[in-house]
Amino acid sequence: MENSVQELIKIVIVEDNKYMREGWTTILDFAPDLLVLNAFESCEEAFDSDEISKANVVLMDIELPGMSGIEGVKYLQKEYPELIIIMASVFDDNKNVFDALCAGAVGYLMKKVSPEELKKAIRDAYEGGSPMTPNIARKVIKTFHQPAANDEGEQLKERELEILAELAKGKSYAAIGEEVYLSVDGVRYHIRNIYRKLHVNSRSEAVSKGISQRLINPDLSE
Amino acid sequence: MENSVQELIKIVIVEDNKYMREGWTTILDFAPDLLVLNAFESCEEAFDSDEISKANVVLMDIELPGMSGIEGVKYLQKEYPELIIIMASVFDDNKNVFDALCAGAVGYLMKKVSPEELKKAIRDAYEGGSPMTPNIARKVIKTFHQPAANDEGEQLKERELEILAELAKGKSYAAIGEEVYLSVDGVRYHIRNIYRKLHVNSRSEAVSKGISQRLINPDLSE
DNA sequence: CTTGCCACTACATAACTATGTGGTTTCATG
DNA sequence: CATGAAACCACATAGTTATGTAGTGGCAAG
Repeated sequence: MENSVQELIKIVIVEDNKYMREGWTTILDFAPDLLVLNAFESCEEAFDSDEISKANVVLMDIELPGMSGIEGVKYLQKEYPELIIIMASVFDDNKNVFDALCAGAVGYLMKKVSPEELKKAIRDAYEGGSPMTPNIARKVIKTFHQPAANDEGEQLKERELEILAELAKGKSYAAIGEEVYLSVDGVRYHIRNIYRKLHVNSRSEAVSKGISQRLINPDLSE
Repeated sequence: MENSVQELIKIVIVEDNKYMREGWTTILDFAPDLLVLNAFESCEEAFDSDEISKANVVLMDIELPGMSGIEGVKYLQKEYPELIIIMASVFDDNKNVFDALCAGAVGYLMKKVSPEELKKAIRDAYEGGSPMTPNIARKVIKTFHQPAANDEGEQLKERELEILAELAKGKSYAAIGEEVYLSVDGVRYHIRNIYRKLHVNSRSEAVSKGISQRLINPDLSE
């Protein structure tokens, strides 16, 4: 896949601040492998343009007049699924970050990135990576970490976690029993304890809490 | 926060391959701001050592004889919550990656990283970032993306999502009916469709899939 | 040794869920 | 207008779950 011929990455910028927009354009256009097709000050303008359908990468501000960056990503994601979108913002609050990522952005940069980092980020995204400024990356990774031991005593035991995982798979008590070598009533015994500890009284609530508290891992394999 | 005085980052390496271990040690020790306290060939040795409690960053292989890297992370995470752990592996399959991250690692590198990237990754992790090789970062980000319109027509509709969310809360059909102004049988009607679209046949499986595919947001309220 | 806790087994029952089949209304389309 | 898809309501029933109550054997602490 190594290509000694320079592959030109075509970029569209959406950013309402004139200086930022022109600064970025200059920085990127200066690189021989990057080409800014056009830079717009709103989603509306960008989406109406001819350039948007020809771009490989869109660098999009989150805070925009009119259609927000988040809305913009959703639209682009639907209309041009191949398009690679990198969000940029001065803010790094969870809402903005996760909304942007959920909407389909593959990267998230703080606006203070250096010119070098900006160029690297665009190449990285184009080549299948997900550029993020370090604190953003950490925020993202943290969503995978289990919260540190709740409130003592009500921690689920190994066996209980095991059974909770089976519950999430939708197995019947009988099937779970076979899986973990217990009688149906043995399974019930543990489930009672699980419900008590999680303060729930139904299977689906238990699964829901179990996943959101990362007691069990959602199935990310498929 | 800029510190002109070099802050020394103390590192422990756990890697069973001798050449890899020595290679990394050499690379890292060569940097003036990095210090490899010690390099071990197994978790057991590392955890018994004096150095482990003094380290800032642990660089850990996933595939290890005896205690695996994943188990190792879990142990370290519990014993030394401040410790920063970066996983390294030749493999980038989802299971390894997400197990490692869920266990508490803040970064994940492919073993083929260049010396420069390795040093950068350790500094990045130490400063609050989450170093990942590009394809890993993309995998992680992809977990946030809604699956692109599966196979057409099998997308859940607004009403179905609404009801799925109620299902996750553990409400009975009757309670859901009151919530969304439907008869119990009306609720059933939608649930059937949800099950069919998600290819499940129980409430908890639906909730489980719904959360892991980000159709509904896990309850983060309490 | 006996007291208490734990993991498990056992049984009973009300409630809820999953699923099939069929009906009504509404609304867009040919 | 006829057709068909959506969205909803209805009823029936087998199967599963939630919960109470109770008993057993193991094991550790007093």
